[in-house]
Amino acid sequence: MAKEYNFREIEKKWHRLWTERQTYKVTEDWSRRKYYVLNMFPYPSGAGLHVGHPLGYIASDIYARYKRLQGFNVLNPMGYDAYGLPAEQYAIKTGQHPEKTTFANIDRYRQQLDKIGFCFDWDREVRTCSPDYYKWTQWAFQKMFNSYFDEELQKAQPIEKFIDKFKQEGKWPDSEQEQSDLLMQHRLAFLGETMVNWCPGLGTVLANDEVVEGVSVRGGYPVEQKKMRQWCLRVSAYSQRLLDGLDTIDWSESIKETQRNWIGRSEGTEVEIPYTLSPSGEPEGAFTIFTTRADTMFGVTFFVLAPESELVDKVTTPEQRQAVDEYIKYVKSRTERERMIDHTVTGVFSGAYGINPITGDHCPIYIAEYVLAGYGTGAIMAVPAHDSRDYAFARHFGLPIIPLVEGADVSEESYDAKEGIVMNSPVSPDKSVEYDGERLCLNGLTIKQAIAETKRFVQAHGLGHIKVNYRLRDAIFSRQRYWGEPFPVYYKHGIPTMIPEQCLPIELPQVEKFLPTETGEPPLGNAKVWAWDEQNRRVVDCSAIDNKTVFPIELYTMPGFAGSSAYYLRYMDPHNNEALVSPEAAAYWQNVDLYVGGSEHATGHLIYSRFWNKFLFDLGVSKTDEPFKKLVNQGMIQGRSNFVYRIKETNTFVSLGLKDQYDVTPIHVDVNIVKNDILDLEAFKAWSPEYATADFILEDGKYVCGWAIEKMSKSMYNVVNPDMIVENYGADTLRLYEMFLGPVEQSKPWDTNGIDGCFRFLKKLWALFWDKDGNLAATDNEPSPESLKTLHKLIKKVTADIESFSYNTSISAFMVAVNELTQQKCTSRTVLGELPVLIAPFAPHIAEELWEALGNTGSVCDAKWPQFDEKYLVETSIKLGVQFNGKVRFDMLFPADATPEQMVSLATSAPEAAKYLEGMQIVKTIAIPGRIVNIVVKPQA
RNA sequence: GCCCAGAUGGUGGAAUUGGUAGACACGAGGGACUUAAAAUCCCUUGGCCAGUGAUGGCCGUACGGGUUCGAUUCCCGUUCCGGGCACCA
Repeated sequence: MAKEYNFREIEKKWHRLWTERQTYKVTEDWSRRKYYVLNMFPYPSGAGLHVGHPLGYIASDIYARYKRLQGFNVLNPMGYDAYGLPAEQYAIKTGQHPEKTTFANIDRYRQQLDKIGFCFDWDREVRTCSPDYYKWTQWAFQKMFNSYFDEELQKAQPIEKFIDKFKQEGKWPDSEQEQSDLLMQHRLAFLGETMVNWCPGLGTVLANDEVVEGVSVRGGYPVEQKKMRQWCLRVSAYSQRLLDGLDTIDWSESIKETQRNWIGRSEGTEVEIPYTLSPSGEPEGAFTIFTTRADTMFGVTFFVLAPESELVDKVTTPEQRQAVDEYIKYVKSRTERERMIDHTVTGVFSGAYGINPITGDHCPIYIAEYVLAGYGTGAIMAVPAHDSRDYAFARHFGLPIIPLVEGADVSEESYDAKEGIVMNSPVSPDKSVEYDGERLCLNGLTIKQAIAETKRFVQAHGLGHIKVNYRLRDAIFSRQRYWGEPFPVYYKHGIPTMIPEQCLPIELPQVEKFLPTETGEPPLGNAKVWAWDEQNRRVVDCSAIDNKTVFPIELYTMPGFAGSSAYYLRYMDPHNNEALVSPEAAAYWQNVDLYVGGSEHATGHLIYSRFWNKFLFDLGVSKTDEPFKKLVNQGMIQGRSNFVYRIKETNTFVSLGLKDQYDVTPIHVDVNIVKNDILDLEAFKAWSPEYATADFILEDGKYVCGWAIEKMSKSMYNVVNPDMIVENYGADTLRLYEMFLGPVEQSKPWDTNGIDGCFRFLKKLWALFWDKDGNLAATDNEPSPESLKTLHKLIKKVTADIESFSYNTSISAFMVAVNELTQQKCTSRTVLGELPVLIAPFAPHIAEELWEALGNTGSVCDAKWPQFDEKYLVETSIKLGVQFNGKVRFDMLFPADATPEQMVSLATSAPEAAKYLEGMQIVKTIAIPGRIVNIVVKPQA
């Protein structure tokens, strides 16, 4: 009897041995080079894992195992992003403490993950909700509070340095309140009165990346703008560094582009515009506009202020007061969402006029909602001829339009392109105001030249200056929730004060209800023990608050991205109670070499994390400026749904091929009772009582289901649980198949149908090692040249493919190699002995078993990755092509060391070639080394 | 509107980056073994045409052009799908 591939026993055995032997435990070892592989840690949801979740983990596990076989000391940790909204909402509904459900979910995740055979070092597990962990989240927050961003050094500095500077300049205020207010404007973590995304449905504020098209990403509740006092992180200070850093890291172009868009750098010019309250009066003040099209200053026909701008009040004349007030009222009545969707032109004349410093013209100042208060200066110069928004506005209000580009037709629409030759700038020499004997003239220049020239002119004559704007906003860092990190902050007479560093962590207090209080305070308002005793340095009961030595503690908690921003540093040294990470561990592990996760975090976690790391880098805690050297975004695994077709108003189901003959309703059917699109009729009847008495119209005795690619979700009945695959095929087959499905970075549908191919492959690989009696087949025989060639071809291909994350093609190469070796009846230990090592990254369990069967001790993980030898790979058969009126091709042999020139000469003198070349003139010969010789001929004249 | 990435058999996907398109796998069809099923093994499988046959010819990588001896690959234009940004001046 041949030996059976008993994956269940093998996998159970090696899971036990890995744990016993601590195979995956990692320590800092300066004698070996490090490699840090990281997955974006999961939020442990109640639904457990589906086959899409482990995709990235498998991809990174393969790479981690490969790097280890190459001799690297590999860190590959795993943990949980444990704070989150679902657990809290479940708590509100059931009264169950979120910690309880979170821990239960974590246990379930762990069980599922363990089945797949990852090489995680679980001793380094972190959970963001654990006090040992969030101590350092709180610590980093306090460090940000005590830092400011030095524009000249372009890095964070201690806030004391800022205070000293102010004291030296004699500007340091006396009152504590004033000092606090001044510093707040510069701290990297600060309390700010800002417009926030308030989500009444969730009862909390949200960050910009948590809001899409005016509704919350989680739950889809409407979001409105509201002014609130919130903790913020001054992410915007790092805009330029965040942008520059992108050029130094190995991320996909698309995700870098997404971040560039999000940072939104735009270089422009700020220009001072004096204004008057009458059409021709003397200046009464000035405001500043921002433009990226300084070249269009001769085409300005009006100015526009954002309705929220503080200038609105100053420029409104008594005659226009009522109209302006009504307009402001109207704008306030509109939600952010309405403003985003509805772009109808609205606005009102303020009564005032701005004076264009270049032309001297008086142009009316309007107030309109299409100008945003939060960007630039909240004021613009309008050039209707060359900006589509200004154009729409000018048309609506009957304002003049002056074209400035030769050949541009602005009778129907504006000409926005930055290409062309400038004209009408000025229309006549006297329309350009003279400064220090110089008048600006742009006529005849290209637009790009004109922009540069105007910038120069404006700066030279003090009319304005060059200014870089970023769209990146400061991150709002507080949430009105329970299940998050508490702020280590108390309020001393209204002034936010940090709890001493030595007292951290401040642990999340117990509450009876997880909802906001009746007075509208956040859930932490329900906590009884939530006051800070300054003298005894501890958290005490709220009843002790006397505002002398006992003060109230902050009721907000931190947002989801707080805990996930520096977790990669904590994995380096997870049990250290003295520091986030010891300098030694940080120096050894540096940063993440390979980071694997979804691209949906492009404008959230991946920005915050880079910001957080840059801050810690400035502090000297992190050793590198960028946290993640290489980023791989695994694609989404979509579901493949199956359908049955019920004839309307009956309980009869008709097979796919016949459904067009009836009036049918497609119904989702559980993919787990369908195989190769054939429905298991009995399982279908048992699936739901409704179908117990169903009738079927079959094709060839089978019920064929329809299918469609949709999101993998419960409601589509297309969720495939990895546990089931492991049970039926084993973890190695699951791992192989997930990778065989297609490139890691690509989204692709899960289709269990194909899995048999991978299962068969493992069975064939297994069969290579055993004779018909079940004994080890490997012998000490000399390997045949063919088997050596097969082996070395495989080593070369697999090595190159793993390096480039082309796991699907390396598995294909394996399939070919195993088929070849089977045909060659290869039993040589020299060849077979390398196979377990080569397959180990992909299918570690079978690899260990075979490795052991060959008489090796220890783990295959500590084996050495085989090197290929080019001498076994030399191609001797090279194709010759002769071209004449179409293609004639045939194979011919060349010596292995032939140069291209020799190949050409040999080819043209070969007897096979001679018959094609007879009567022909050789026009051209092309030789590609190791490939092909192409001879182009034409008939001799 | 702007930016990025794509489009290859019935299906998932290969193609050493300019060198025999469709590797590998699934599915399908045919066959062997078997009382039968499962498992396993062998053959065929992009389309069209010719031939009893070995085989040969033509067409084919979204569409239309171009460069080249040679294009899935490079360039220009078009269509479609996906992703990001979006009254950002």
